[in-house]
Amino acid sequence: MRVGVTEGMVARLEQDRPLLAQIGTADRVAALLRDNIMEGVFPPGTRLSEEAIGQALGVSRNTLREAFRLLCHERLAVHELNRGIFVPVLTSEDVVDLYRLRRLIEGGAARMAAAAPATARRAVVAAVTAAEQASAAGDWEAVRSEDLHFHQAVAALAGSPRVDDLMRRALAELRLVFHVMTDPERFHRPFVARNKVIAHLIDSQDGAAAEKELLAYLEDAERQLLAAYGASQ
Amino acid sequence: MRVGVTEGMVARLEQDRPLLAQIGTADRVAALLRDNIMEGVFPPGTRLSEEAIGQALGVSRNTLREAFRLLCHERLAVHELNRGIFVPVLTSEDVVDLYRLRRLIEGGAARMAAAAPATARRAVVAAVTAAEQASAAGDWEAVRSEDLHFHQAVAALAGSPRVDDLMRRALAELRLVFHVMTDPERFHRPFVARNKVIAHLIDSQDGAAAEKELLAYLEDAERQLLAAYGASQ
DNA sequence: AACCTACAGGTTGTTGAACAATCCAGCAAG
DNA sequence: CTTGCTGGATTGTTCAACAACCTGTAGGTT
Repeated sequence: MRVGVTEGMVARLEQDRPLLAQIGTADRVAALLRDNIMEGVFPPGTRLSEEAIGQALGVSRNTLREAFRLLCHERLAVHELNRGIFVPVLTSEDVVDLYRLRRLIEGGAARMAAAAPATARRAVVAAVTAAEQASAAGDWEAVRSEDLHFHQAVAALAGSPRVDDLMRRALAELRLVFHVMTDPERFHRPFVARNKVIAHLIDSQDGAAAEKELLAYLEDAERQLLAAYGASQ
Repeated sequence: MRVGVTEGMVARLEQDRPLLAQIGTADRVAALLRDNIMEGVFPPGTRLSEEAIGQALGVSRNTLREAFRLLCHERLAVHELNRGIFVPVLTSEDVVDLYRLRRLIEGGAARMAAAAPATARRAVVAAVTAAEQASAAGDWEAVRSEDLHFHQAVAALAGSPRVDDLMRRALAELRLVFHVMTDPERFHRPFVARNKVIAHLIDSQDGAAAEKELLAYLEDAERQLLAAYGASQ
């Protein structure tokens, strides 16, 4: 017996629809620039010349400008009229603001640990495990990367696509600052253990305790980062 | 005795620097379209033709496309490759997600009422007062506007520019949905009184109580909105 | 009648070139 | 040392063109 596609099949397909809404050249250029900015290839303060970059990537100025607009809205670039596009130089106030935002988002999300689905809680634990392995291997670049995954997973406890998006951008912005930590081991090592404690509290659905630990964590990290950041300027 | 500008004067000026970083044509076009979309001139689902709008506004396609990119990033428009720009049709899940975000942000901000500066707390009260006056005058469009101001002011208690920005965008997105409330009086009138209670709690620095009231408020509003929204589809 | 194919028309994606507006560094004059 | 000017370089904006793609339609096949 042959039948047509059912309503359920259609619903299943529609979930993957965003994957199909492919990307254009401008999006690809933006992604490329985003990586380079976050990796520190273009240090803060760099001016991103339209002509130079357009020629290097082989795209026209108009397309490049579209890509720049995207980055500007993610705050990974700043636009000054008639002066061009610059890699932002974050101030201490920006760092403070970003941590205010993180405390609000991550703290609130952690508090909802009990209500979050098990898969979301397991993702938090998985990120910590990966960080521990990277730490044991001495790969501090990977530790940093997994640390960001951890916090992304914490925010995901809120179960909100918009919060996920927001968190992604906030962490990307913070990455611009992390480069001042010339000694990643010293900065990240102590936090691996603290992440584990937080992950455990989340896994056991003790949201209140997880939030408390997390807020203390974020305040310490902010303090350390500000100290290193102020000294570097 | 004549002296040059002091360091303090320079610091004062640098604060106003963003005001100087003027706006270009693309930004102005984006602002214009943003208003029209939020006012409901372009109902959800409308396709925003590049040629039609470009001709109507007298700007070139390239400039218009820059404006579209901005709107897309604010989620006031969606871009489908090779198909164009559309006014988004929010699903019920979007509404749920937006209220999740609001509870996280506004709730967390309200909790910090005691730590917020007096000016921020007064802004909350001022918004309620304005809403009351508009309500007494029967101007329900103004009531809706002041209601949004109120929630913006609550989020501002967090004292974070990034949170302010986020809140502005979330409320703009929600406005796309509010148009289904054909009877604004019935929707908004009860909330004016509840806003007043919340504002009073914030003003008296009782953050915990304010948060509780606010969360209840948001849940009721979400429920009502979802009911009207589901029925309209 | 239902399904597939091919074609034509319209829209978007991307490029290149051009000109106006603006900024910046350097130099001259006070 | 400051002020005013000037030339070169970069960005802002527009226009025109073509390629790539989607959509609806007409016609043929089963």
